[in-house]
Amino acid sequence: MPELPEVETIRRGLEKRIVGKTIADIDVRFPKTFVGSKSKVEGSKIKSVERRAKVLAVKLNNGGNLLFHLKMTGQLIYIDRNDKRFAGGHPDHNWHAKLPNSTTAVIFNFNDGTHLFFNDMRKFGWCKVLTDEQLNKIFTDEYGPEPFDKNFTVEYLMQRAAKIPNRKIKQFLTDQTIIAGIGNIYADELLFDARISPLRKVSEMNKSEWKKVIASTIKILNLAIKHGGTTDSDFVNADGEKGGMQDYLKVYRKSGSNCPGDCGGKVIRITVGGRGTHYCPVCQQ
DNA sequence: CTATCTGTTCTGAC
DNA sequence: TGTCAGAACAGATA
Repeated sequence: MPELPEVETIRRGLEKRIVGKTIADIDVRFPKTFVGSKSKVEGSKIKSVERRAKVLAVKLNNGGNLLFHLKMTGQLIYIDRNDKRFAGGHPDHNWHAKLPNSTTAVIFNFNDGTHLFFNDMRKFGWCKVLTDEQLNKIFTDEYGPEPFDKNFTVEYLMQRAAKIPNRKIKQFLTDQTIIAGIGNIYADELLFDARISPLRKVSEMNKSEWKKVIASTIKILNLAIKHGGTTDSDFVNADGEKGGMQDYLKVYRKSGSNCPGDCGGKVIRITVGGRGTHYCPVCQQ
């Protein structure tokens, strides 16, 4: 489920809460969700929580790492000794309910009596135990530049686009090997912001349009991070503090409504690369 | 009831 | 090699 802004929001929340803690033991409820040996993790201390693309890496003081991908329905829920919770990921009501529940895949028990629950209804998500070397290789080989990285340039995008000229821009932008962290929601939103049709072939983009794509990507992702991501996918305590980006979405899941750009058109929904895609065919060309 | 949707990504067929 | 359907799975929605 979560894209870059949501994963970043979860990262920041977890960082504040679990860095410095020692993992006493791990309870694996869904074996397919936990890949690797838990004995390589138990007893080690958490050094940092990092993000690359849509994955979270928990770095340990013994040279090991826990790499998480929440996919569509994963949740991470931290619970302190007073049952105060911080949760991120797929929004549903069992955040506030008793844990573990039927969707709980893995439980990390810390030696101070606090816990981290990894829930996943559809079981697409995973947590892998990796060495530093394995982690670095995945981060280097499997993902393109982060949108906030200096290597995310017009020259880079044009060079990648030249090899796949017929690819539609929406599919291009959501390809993690090209750019890290953009998913369905933010691809639609940034293309609206740039006023470019999701159906445009990358070979038919000019330099100033690529510039607009970069500017809109950074603008939209920053806005989403500022608001804590889309949906009520994150909260810090029982009182709320939920993600608020859903109030700022302009086209995603808005089919039928008037174009927010006041061009007189209406937002429609089509399918691009098998994904629901929302845009205004009048002002996005 | 059926059909179709869902924020992800990987695999295998053509 | 590029493109597409389908799979992994469990719901919610119309």
